[in-house]
Amino acid sequence: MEKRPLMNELTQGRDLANQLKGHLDQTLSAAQTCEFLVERILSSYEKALSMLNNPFDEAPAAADSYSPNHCTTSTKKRKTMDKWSEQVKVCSGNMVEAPLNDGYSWRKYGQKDILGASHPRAYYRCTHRNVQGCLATKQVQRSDEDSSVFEVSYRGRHTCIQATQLSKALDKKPPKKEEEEEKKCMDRAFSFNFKATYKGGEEGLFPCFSFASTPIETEKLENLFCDFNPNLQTSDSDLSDVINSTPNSVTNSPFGGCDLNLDLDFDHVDFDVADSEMFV
DNA sequence: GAAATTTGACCGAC
DNA sequence: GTCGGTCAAATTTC
Repeated sequence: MEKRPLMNELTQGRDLANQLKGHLDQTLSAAQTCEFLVERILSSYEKALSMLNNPFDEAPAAADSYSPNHCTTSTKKRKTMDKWSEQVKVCSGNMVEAPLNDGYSWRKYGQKDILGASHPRAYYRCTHRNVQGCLATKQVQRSDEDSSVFEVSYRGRHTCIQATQLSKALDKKPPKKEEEEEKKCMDRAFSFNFKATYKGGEEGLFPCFSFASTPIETEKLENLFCDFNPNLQTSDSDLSDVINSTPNSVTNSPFGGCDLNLDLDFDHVDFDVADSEMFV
């Protein structure tokens, strides 16, 4: 795997996150700038993750990390199982139960005890499946070795439109009073910390995200997420799940908290896989 | 009452 | 026949 492109993406993500942090510290009016930066950050990390997951392949375009050939056929008459288009490991860190949101709205549709696994596997599909026909699904399973680690497998590509919702949110200017409320909210939300580390897995490299959080007013924070980042559109319960850490909650991505006091720590990047040339 | 979750049953792949 | 993935009715939550 080529080291340089990966380093570039990770470095760019860090720099953009720092810029975003600066904007957040200044004023809420920089929402559009923040949105742009978040988009860039997401793009960088998606590229980086693609490189990690497909060390021998060319990195796909950021917004196209899924191959169309990998799209799920979720008709009742199941066809041959496609390969997972993406797989990540998410550490819940101090949060005992659930990992964080990945920016999409998921709805749980099943849970199964898996042979040889000490924890059941939860099945999620896109909330917009019925409305927009989005066939994306994901599976969440707690790791056997480390129960604080959730293994999240994505399948299929999101065809639903979630970004437009963010754009709409950006268009509306909140009344002054609400603005102040949101500001207070954000101040509290700043207690979030985000830490990213990498560790080698049995079959490759998986990103591992750790989170630490302090209790906040979840409802307000949910609104805040929706208003400031369309890509972070979540189901009604997502953020509450993150904070309350309910067992079967939808997982949340590092980027879900990324607009809140992002604190990337790449000192922990540690590649030690035979095929990898990277040691940071 | 609507939306989300739970859970047993069903179906296809192996 | 077993296992994993999905469906859908029942239940819970908001």
